[in-house]
Amino acid sequence: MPSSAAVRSRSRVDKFEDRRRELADAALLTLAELGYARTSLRTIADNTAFSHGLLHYYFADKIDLITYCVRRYKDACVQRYEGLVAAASTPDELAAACGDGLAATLVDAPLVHRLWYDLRSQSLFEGAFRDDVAEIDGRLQDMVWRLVRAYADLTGTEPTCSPSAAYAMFDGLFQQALQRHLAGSDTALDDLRRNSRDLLPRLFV
Amino acid sequence: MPSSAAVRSRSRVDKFEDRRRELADAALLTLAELGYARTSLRTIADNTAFSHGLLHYYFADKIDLITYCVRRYKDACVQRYEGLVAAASTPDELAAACGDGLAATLVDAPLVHRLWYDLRSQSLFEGAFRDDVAEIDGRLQDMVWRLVRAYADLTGTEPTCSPSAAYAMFDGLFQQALQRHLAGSDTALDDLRRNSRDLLPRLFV
DNA sequence: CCCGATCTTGGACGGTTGTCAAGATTTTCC
DNA sequence: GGAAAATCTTGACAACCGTCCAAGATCGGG
Repeated sequence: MPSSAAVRSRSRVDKFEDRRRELADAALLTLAELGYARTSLRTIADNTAFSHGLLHYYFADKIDLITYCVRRYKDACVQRYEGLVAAASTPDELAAACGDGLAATLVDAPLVHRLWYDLRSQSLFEGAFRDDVAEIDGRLQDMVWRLVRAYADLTGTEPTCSPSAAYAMFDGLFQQALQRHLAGSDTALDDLRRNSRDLLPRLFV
Repeated sequence: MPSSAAVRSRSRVDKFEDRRRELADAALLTLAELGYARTSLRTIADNTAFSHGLLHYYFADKIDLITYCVRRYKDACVQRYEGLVAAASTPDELAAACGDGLAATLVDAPLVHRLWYDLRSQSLFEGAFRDDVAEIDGRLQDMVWRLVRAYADLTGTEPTCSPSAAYAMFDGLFQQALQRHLAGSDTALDDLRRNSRDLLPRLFV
């Protein structure tokens, strides 16, 4: 670990953080490919140009590494979702953009979303992931609620369900679509588009 | 394994199947407690009166055992859900019974439901679970759709969404409620009741 | 150019895993 | 009651895991 006593040059810690990110990105790829249960540190290292011992130089232990991965995924994920609500001037446009956005998000990185649901399940058993998972869940819920609020503003009505309920239903649709998409269904994406578009107005009756 | 060539007495194969079930039930308990990722055959055997070697006498391998567990869980699960739709004569009664039934199901065996979501996530990585998971998913979807159909008959209207979409949204609500319930939230059950009751009529607009 | 700090390697460690087979024990049947 | 078939235990196996560490490679500032 770089000396924490006196950090002279800025480039040192930057290099350290850069390599941390580089290793975490490689780890994320492997995790998305194999899932949490059967991903080992050695397998992760095999997908990099480095040896397995190095992982313990940049990360305290396996949980520290995976937690760092999840945090990075969170940022990328929320960032990916950004701009979904932006360019819609009518309720119907917004509802359509909602379905299109979710479908595009799914097809963009299905393996990473698969990992997300895997880790969220793991967090129900392993307390170490719970906080990070809860934080990401909160961000996703906020994102969904911003969409609902935008629809409310465009229609001049008020939603008749809670933010968590709205998130739960959209998440259910997304999760099922992901499952079917990965299983080879060619109607999964269209169904997700349509079901999401239809769900939005339903939240106001 | 008992001789498959000539099965003379019926009690022989019955005994074999009985012990299989007994071991599988113990395995289900351990799996529900620890989750798929950190449950080993030795840990399962420790929760029985037998040694770890016996598991390979009754099951070909670990996947065979877990698959058998999941199949048994499926039967118990669908059976638990039965009678939900039965005693309701008005739409509002049915909607209330829907919410109450889901909440009762959740509080009845939260750990088993946690395992279900764990295994469903695993099936996205391990192809060996895929068929069984898909079959259970299908049964649950049918169950939800029977509920929707019953509501349709009581109201004289027709649902405006597909069976899979209805299942996905109810499942999303249930999964989130389970997550919050296990995290110690004391409003999770009431929220599930209300959100489920409210969702049912929404499927008809 | 050289010395110390930093980075990286590769092997070793104790522990756990799934699987298997040989032997001990129990049950069944004539 | 004794042989045969079944049930069950025990110990071993190779492979893998996360972790750690000593030693080598690399780098940067004097």
